[in-house]
Amino acid sequence: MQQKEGGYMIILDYKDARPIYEQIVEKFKLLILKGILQKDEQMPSVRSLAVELAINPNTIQKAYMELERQGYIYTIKGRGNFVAENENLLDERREELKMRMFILYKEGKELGMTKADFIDGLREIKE
Amino acid sequence: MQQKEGGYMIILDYKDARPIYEQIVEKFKLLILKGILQKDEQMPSVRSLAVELAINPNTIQKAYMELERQGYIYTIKGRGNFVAENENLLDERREELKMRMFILYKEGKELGMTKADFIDGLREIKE
Amino acid sequence: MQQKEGGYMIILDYKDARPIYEQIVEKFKLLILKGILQKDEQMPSVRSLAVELAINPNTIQKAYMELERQGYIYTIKGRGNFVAENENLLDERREELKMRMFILYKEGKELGMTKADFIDGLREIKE
Amino acid sequence: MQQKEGGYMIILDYKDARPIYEQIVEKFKLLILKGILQKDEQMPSVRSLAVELAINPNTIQKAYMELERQGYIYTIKGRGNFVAENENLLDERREELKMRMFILYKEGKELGMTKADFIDGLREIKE
DNA sequence: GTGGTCTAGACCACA
DNA sequence: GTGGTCTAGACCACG
Repeated sequence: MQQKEGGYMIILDYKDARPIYEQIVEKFKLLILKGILQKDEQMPSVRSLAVELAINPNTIQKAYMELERQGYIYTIKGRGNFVAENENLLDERREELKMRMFILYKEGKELGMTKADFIDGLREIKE
Repeated sequence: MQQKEGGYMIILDYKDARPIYEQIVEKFKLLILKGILQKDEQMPSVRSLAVELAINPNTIQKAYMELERQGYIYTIKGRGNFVAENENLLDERREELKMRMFILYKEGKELGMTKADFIDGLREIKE
Repeated sequence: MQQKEGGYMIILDYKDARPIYEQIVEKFKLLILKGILQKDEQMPSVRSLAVELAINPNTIQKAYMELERQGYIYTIKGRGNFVAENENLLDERREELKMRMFILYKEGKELGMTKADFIDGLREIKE
Repeated sequence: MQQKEGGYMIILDYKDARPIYEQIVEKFKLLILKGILQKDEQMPSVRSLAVELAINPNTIQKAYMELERQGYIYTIKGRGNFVAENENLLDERREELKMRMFILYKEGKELGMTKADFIDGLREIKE
């Protein structure tokens, strides 16, 4: 498949303040959670992705290490990196989002905003 | 007031990953928005605050610069730093919060969450 | 016996961090020590096992080399690999286990644990 | 204190198969758990330790990152690394040791060893 | 001064 | 071919 061989799914934003490896981690997490990368599918090799993104292999290495640590991929030495099970991960991620919204809400409360203000804000979103 | 001169309102959390100057900025922004520090009131001097928090004066300097840049305080050379008007700031801040909630919502939508999920999440908050 | 020729006794766990050849060594050591593979019985050929496990023959070769080095099998050129005597091996293995327990105990002692703690830990095991 | 300034507490074993950064992590974990390094005490700086051990700063960096990830230290950018609270860590570590002994026991059971064999083995330890 | 990120290039074990 | 570790050296943000 062209789409999975050629110049594909990861795009770096050098204006972004976050480190490159973190952007890569984030992008792959989404690809996995959305099911675009499926269970046991092979990740691009460290070296090939490094060439493709025109960055150092160490940077990819670091990103993959982080992804493995967070349970998104697993590594087989000499073979490559592969997508892990993602059942629980999706739920965890949703919980995390709710938690972040809670923090946002607390911030707002300090500034005199109410629950209703937030709910209205959400309702106003059209798209 | 003693309370505003002596050992007061800013508490640093060194375990926090954010840089110290950023924590200071954040704390002062809240104090100003909540009206605890009022318009034209003098900010603690760079030196005194540095001593009080036992940190480098450069760090305070950087925090004040940032506060000035964001319009929370104004500087009079040779006199000190003073709290600026905060009417518009509060509204801006609320808008910013709504924007951040919108971003959160977009993230959630990518993971299959709906507006209702978020609204439910908000409603569930007791405190 | 079919069971010893066809799809049999070795199952690989790719999620396991250990290299594949090491897993194979470990599995065969157990099969031999438990007497499931008996003295002078022929081991599956390198090629057939490689096909069966769908891995590189080099990996099987490496595993067999290691098994021979540790005295679990012997090789006859042009004929194949065969299970070695296992009398002493079982005792050696038990000694090795005791040694590893001793190391574990030393680690624990450094952290303030006593012999009694370990013995209690063992006693608590139900199954 | 000489002991804490000069050539001190970490000794590398180049014959050890484990990577250097892992040895460093292990050594510091012990120093912290044993209370030799106390809460909020400053760790040697990345660069100074690199010089002292005659290895690359990146290697120390990696070790410290791992220690932080496991909760043994915390980092303040621009200031240094500091020893974290270690209350829970000690208990966790003891639990981990018991778990490892349980695994050892299961291995032994497969080879016909009994609980009694292990307990006897422990009792025989003199030192 | 401190830690954090990144590059370029090397060597090793594993398959 | 794969990933994992390490070195040497650079640049940045923070204090």
